[in-house]
Amino acid sequence: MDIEDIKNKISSGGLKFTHQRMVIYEAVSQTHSHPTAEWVYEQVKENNPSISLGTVYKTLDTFVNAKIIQKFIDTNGVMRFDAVLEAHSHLYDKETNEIRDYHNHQLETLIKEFFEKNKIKDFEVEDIEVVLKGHNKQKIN
Amino acid sequence: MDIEDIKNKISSGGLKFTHQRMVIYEAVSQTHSHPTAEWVYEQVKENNPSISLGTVYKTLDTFVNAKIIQKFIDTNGVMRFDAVLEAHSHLYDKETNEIRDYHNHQLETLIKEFFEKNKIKDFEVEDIEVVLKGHNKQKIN
DNA sequence: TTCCGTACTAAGAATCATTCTTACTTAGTA
DNA sequence: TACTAAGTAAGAATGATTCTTAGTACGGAA
Ligand SMILES: [Mn+2]
Ligand SMILES: [Mn+2]
Ligand SMILES: [Zn+2]
Ligand SMILES: [Zn+2]
Repeated sequence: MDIEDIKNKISSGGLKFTHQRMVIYEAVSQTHSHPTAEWVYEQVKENNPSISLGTVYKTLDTFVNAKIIQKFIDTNGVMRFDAVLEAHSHLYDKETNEIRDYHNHQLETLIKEFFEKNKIKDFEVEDIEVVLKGHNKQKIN
Repeated sequence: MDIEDIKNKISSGGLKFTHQRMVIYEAVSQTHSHPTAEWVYEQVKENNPSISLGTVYKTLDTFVNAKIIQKFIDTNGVMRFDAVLEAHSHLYDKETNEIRDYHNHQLETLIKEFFEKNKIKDFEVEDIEVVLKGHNKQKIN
């Protein structure tokens, strides 16, 4: 994803393009680690020492509202951000707190169809999320 | 659930029976609202004005470790407690932040079987949780 | 070009849920 | 009774997030 792509992504959310938004979106989209605001801040600060943590929080929140990234709360209550917008599940490693993606259309379809057939009384489902907790095998090292 | 049942429940976790543990377990088990520590504190304080919030936190944590209640983090990052130990899903109302139970064996089986057939590479699944976000219809004011 | 209004940003204070520390109390045991 | 370990109250400390305030950048009107 080059500068033009990022520029387009930010504009597509109806947002003005600024340097801070550029580098923050870049940081989030370049990793699959579901970063915290703090991580994004540390990352971005290397080349932009004058950026503030508050700006990182505010910008990430702006991105979430504009629906160009998504956020969720991890098992420790910390906010995590994800530039991947398509439906997918997350694998939580109980030991390391790493969060991996798990993308399986068959599972998505299975669950979606289940809830189409089995409507819940008095509740309208908008999002379905499967959270898988366990631990990674075969860690490198 | 009477005093004897609660006493047995606490003992079954290998814990000493105390008045504080009694009233805290009672408060958690009497509601289906997935209470916060603060809620439990307010509840218990009515008849036990000298109890401290720290004790409520510590006792709830003790219960979780003893596996006589469970806890999870809600979409706002706040701890929620649940005396229901059997596998079940939660319905999050995006507007009111209420959390309702959704218990459906068919869904549980469906998902469990899916992951038995479709092992994830390099990851051992220990817990599976389905989180449903949306909103309650027909609220009684 | 200059001026103005609006959106954006930096810095740090404030908030809130949770954890930690410390000293006191209780219950059980020798 | 005296000793010991576990439990509790009170409040300080922590850490992630939000809020406040003042300064900055930028596009459009004059
Ligand atoms: Mn993801
Ligand atoms: Mn529940
Ligand atoms: Zn998919
Ligand atoms: Zn069941």
